[in-house]
Amino acid sequence: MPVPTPSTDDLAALLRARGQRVTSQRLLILRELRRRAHHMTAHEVWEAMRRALPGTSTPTVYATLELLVELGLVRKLCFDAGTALYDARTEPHQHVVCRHCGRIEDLDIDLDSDSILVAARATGFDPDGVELVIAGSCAPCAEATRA
Amino acid sequence: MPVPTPSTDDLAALLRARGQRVTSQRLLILRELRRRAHHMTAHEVWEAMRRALPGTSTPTVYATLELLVELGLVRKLCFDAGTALYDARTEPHQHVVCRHCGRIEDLDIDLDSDSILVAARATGFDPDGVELVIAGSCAPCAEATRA
DNA sequence: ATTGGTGCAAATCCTTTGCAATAGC
DNA sequence: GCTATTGCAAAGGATTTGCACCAAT
Repeated sequence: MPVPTPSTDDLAALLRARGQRVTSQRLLILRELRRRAHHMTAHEVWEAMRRALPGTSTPTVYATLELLVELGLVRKLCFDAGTALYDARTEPHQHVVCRHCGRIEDLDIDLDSDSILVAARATGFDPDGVELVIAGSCAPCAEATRA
Repeated sequence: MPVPTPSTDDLAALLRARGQRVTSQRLLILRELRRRAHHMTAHEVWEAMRRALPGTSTPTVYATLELLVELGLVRKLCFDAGTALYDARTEPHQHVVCRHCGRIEDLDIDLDSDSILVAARATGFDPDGVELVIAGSCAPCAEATRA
């Protein structure tokens, strides 16, 4: 079952606009993030690239992920300190994380982000992103705990 | 200017109730977290203990912080992957984090946690905590960037 | 031809593990 | 005295750095 190859024209355009180079590594990393569902670790991205671009180094993966975040094409998520996750789904959404097994699900709550941003500005900050994480037990883990 | 020593009677009671030992390290770690404002790293906790209990090891600090989280006396926060922060303020509240310098401020938005929890349960999870983080630029960093 | 990106190796940082010694019960 | 906790040393894992080489412009 072939997965369609997502376009990365937007990345190429952004890079050119900033005078940065359009490299195959950069395009491929974003393509892999877009191809899979969300939430890949840097290591998973690196593994996913092996077939198409073997020999890619981890420093390149990390640097590129950081760049994609800066460009607003990818969100960096830090749930359990230790390993960051990268998410190519840029529309506002939230996450539920299982405390026991680490499973993650997306959520689409319609947050009142206006009042949130207003409150943030009251602290003197210039807010540019809202991250909501709900911790709990996924169904299987809740079951296992009850037993 | 002497800071009052916060009580840790609640911790002692919880430990006894669970048949766990009330050690000076455990009491002191919670006391330090309560004495300072919030958001200490494990390393900062370790440093803060040096005077009162020199020779405390980092494994003890980490194990104890994990225990305090489990007991619900401390919140573990993971903003920038790499280093966790521990927060002894347990009432529900949110955080603003500066993307540039890492400065953190508390926020007290009255979130509609009911609708959030309902949405979370729709995924099959049993939610037990809501964490909201707003990223942005603190005033000094916003100023520096503009210049 | 330039110089920004990359790969390699090694370093750094945070956190955890294994095990003998210690202190709370 | 029994055994959970501790301290020590060392390992583990994620991420970053320094530098020589390569490839996009």
